[in-house]
Amino acid sequence: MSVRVRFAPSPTGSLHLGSARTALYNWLAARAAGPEGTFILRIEDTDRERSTPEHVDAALRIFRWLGLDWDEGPGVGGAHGPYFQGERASRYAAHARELLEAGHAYECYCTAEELATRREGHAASDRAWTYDGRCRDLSDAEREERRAAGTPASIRFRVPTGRSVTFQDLINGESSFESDLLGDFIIVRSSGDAVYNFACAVDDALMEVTHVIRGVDHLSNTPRQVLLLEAMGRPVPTYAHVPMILGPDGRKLSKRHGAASVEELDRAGYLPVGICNAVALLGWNRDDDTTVMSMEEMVEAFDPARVNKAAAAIDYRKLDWINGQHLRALEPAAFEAAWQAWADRWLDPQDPRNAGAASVDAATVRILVQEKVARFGEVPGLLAFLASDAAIAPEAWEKLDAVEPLPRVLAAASEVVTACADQDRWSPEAIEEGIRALVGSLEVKPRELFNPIRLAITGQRVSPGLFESAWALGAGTVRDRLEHVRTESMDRRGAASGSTDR
RNA sequence: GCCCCGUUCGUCUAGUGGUCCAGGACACCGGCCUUUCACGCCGGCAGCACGGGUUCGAAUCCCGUACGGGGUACCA
Repeated sequence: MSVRVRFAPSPTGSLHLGSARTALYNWLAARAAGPEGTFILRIEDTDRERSTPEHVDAALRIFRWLGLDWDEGPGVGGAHGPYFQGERASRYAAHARELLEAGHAYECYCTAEELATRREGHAASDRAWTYDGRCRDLSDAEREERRAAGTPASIRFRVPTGRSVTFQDLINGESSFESDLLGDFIIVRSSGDAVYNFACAVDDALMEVTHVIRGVDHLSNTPRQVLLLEAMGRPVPTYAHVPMILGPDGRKLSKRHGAASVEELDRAGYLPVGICNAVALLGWNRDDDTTVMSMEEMVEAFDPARVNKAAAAIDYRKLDWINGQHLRALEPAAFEAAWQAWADRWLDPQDPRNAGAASVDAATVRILVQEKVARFGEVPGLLAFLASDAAIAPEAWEKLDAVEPLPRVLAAASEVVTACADQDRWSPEAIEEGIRALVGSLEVKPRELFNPIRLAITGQRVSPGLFESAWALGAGTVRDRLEHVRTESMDRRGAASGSTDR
């Protein structure tokens, strides 16, 4: 079955997580239909202020980055273009004219001010205010008179009275609304611009959209659009109104909650597939025990009819976990490429906090952190010790001071390092072999050996594995740090015992 | 106000009248592994919003209440 879906963002510069999920669901629905599926990207750039070319570019870039490629739309064209609403004005005008001629719409001469006054005068008691129909049944002579007076007219849709408008919604089931509650609504402003509901109906009709997957905030627009489609003699698509995404506190998701947009998650170092996976699970699941899925697996399993009705609160900790799973599953080359791409965009090498991470290549980063982090944003902190001027953290000193055999452990480690380097065996494995042998020869407990060495060379309470860290640092630096801590610790011990004498 | 929608562990969810004294995942707690952290493994805590029905039987069906949300524009 042919599936034509569309996502219609207004390019405001950032993609909200809720929108990202809606876009993803559309994309999944299209891809699930195989060659019969078409994902259309339509840009709602009617807001001249915000719809700058830069914002449009940014929007397209974020879709590409997420992996949501489109079959029709900006840059790829298609048989139903143009795909910018700003370029479709003539189509809206033509359809408005047809509706006017067929009697499905009429000119309205009420001004915005008049309408506001009448609305205020309406008793707020029972029914919601709807257009009072003042211009609905004007005679030709009366219309002529108004026109002569020069009042710019808007165009209203003549909503049929006394019927219920019913449509199919995959998520909410069959939905229906009373047409009498709608009121004749405006489809073309007195300025001549099409109003959203009308533009949307025309576009969906002309683009032959079969399934409209969008946020629930559009649910109450649907009866209007259905009525318009019917009046235009066009088929009514199947709808799927997806629920909202809430912040961790259960309130509407906003910047206040941290990352509310895809850009922010990118900056924080999440993978596209991690974001898609996590966001897809907010309201949908494959079965009762699948959490981590690739894009392909999601395509295979996605079913809009299985999307929940209830809004879901995002849990960033679960996002972290899911992303970590994807990160760990990456092949070496893929991990390195993803890291490099992220670092190129977000890692400012001038920032001293990034000095460690910026000093090594992608392969080294991979060896050091792939098993440890949930997202790339954690890497600079974890690799800070690689900076040439990295210092020992106070907490690290506290632990070092507590290690009784510290001097001989460090001295022995230093010898191992020298030996490895001299024999041209500078690898994590060789270092590990040499250090482990010390447990026996020094007759110390493993934790009395490994931990102090790790603390001495990284200076961090939390760090990558000891052997990999040493390897990445290089023999010279490791020896220097070992020696530095050894002498320093003796001074500290001397000072400490001196003070107890007093 | 009016229209519409929602409500299962802290969070995401499975569940469509008996197989549910409600299953999984994240988080949390405990243990194991262990060079820190993380990973991994094992175990634990914790939930059907409330009140009425219907039924031999209800998380599942109906009604109501509470709470939350969306809409109610010459916004999108």
